[in-house]
Amino acid sequence: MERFEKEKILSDVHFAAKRLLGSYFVRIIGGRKLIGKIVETEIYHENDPASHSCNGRTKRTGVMFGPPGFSYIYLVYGMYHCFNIVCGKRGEGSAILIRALEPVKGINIMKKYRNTSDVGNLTNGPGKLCQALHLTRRENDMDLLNKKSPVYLKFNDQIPKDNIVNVTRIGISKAKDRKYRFYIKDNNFISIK
DNA sequence: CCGGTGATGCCCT
DNA sequence: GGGCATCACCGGT
Repeated sequence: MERFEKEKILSDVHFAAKRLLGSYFVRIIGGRKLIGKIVETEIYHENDPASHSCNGRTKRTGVMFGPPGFSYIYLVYGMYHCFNIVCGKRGEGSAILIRALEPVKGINIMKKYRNTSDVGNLTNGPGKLCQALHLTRRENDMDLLNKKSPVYLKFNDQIPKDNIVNVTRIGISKAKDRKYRFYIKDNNFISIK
């Protein structure tokens, strides 16, 4: 897939949240390759009270207003990180939070980073997957559409609509009623059923 | 199996 | 200074 095609997919955050399900997230670290399949996503955008971008561009959220396909990683609760894929056209503050991955490759390394041997508990949450893939603010603002990046996306075929569940988001206090969360039906690595 | 809670740093008002 | 896009642990059922 050409770069412009990927950018086009990501330029619509509502479409991308569904389209990215089933695609692969690749993390190169220490010469090793860790791979997870995206199984759960959430939409955040500038007309959304729950989004960091809702009050416009700041030092932290500037990345969200940049071109689609870059990483937006921030620290939450003082100790965990959350990984997002910047979406929307340049100048639009939107992103997709990756809430869960299905471990595909490098599982033993993920276990070390997570300090557990339970495969089902490696990447089933936004903070957990950042630990498993060792994603921190050092990996903020990286080009996810470039295979030379230490973090990048590998697009896969679209998941059939019938296999996608659409519900409200998790762990927020504002705009709780918006159905901005998507996950692959019957997948074992969803953060919360 | 649950619901409650503490940890802990930083962003933005 | 208030409030987090979280997680692991603890105690009561």
